[in-house]
Amino acid sequence: MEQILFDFLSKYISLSEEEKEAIIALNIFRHVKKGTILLKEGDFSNEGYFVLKGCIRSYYLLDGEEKTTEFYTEMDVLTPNCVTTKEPSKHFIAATEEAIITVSNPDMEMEIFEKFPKFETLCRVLSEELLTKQQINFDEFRTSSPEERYLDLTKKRPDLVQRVPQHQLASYLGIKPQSLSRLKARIIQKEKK
Amino acid sequence: MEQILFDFLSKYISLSEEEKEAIIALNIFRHVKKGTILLKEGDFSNEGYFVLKGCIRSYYLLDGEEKTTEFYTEMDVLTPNCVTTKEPSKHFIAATEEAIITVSNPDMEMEIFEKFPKFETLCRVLSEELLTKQQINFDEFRTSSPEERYLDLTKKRPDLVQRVPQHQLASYLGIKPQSLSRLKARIIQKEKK
DNA sequence: TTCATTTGTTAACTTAAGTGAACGTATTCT
DNA sequence: AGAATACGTTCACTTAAGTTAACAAATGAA
Repeated sequence: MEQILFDFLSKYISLSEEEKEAIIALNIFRHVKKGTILLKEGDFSNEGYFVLKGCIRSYYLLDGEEKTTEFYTEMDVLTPNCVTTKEPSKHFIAATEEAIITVSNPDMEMEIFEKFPKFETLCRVLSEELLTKQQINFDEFRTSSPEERYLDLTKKRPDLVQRVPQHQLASYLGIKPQSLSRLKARIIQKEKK
Repeated sequence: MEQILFDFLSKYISLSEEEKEAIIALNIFRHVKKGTILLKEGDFSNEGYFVLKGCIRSYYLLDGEEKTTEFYTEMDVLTPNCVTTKEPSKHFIAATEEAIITVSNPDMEMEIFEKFPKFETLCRVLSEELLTKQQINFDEFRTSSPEERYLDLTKKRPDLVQRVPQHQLASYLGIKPQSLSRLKARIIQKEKK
């Protein structure tokens, strides 16, 4: 379990045994069952997550409707907005599947940063990288139609289209479930020709 | 001019005279005329920008059409995707208005980080904050219609709606210029009732 | 197992965005 | 100044998404 995390971190920095032990000592691994809600609207939380296995979803509840904004799967980092804004959360975070995750908070970060400054460099680089990835994602979303977004998703995250409920996928694509069904039917029609 | 930058930085960290001088010594301020292209598709650049005055726009050229993805105005930070991805740029960056900006690169950052480690903390915090802001923006875009996005923009960045060409604004909202015109006419009709 | 809820799909109808064209009005260029 | 280009809006028409409703299948709970 730790190994998955270390493999991820080693893409950015090399870890000494001492550093690995310091991470393990933090006792951050957690098992969550399908449906577990990690964060509710209104909560003040400062927990950040890293997904080792399974799928975590972030969504808003608007007019009684769930609006899914992101799916976090294997090797994804998730810092809820409220951790940064220090305001009550406006969205929910829940496990769509049984998952293994790590849970951390700014105090733990501080502790580690002081002992091992290179972890701060890691976090800076990681968050710059995340920012860029998200930027690119947003740009693609902005410049394409729902159909293009769906086709794109089947290429980039084919697993997601399979493992996730379709109505959650629809709001992730910015449309209604009925429109997603129709859109899929349309694509199949086109393929037949 | 430097004062604008220092005021911005002082929201995050306090600066000693020594540190201020180190920043000035970097000679990062630049004046750019309206229409100046700072980054072209295909370029390998590692320049990051901070807007002191004016407006900088990021856009893609798809099928001969400009797709605007962001406007950067006073106090906005801009790190082009290619700086992080280390691949040729897929988008353009240009001044929509005459602007005063700062220009920096990773080497300069490294130099400053080594002399003054707290600048790395600043950059980490700043990029975490940017990530969260962008997340919220993206979430709102995903969960709302073009009309809602437009109304939202008139509230959050009323200056932008005034100072920016409408066809650029349209693609920023994810629609065609004709649709933006129609949408605005529709809103005025509703207001009359 | 049965009953209720959730989920996914289809259909008919409404609403809004895309498209292509026209037209007046800036802007820019020479 | 005059020509050319770019810009913003309007219109008619097409296409796709929103809405409401119905229904079947899958899932969960009693």
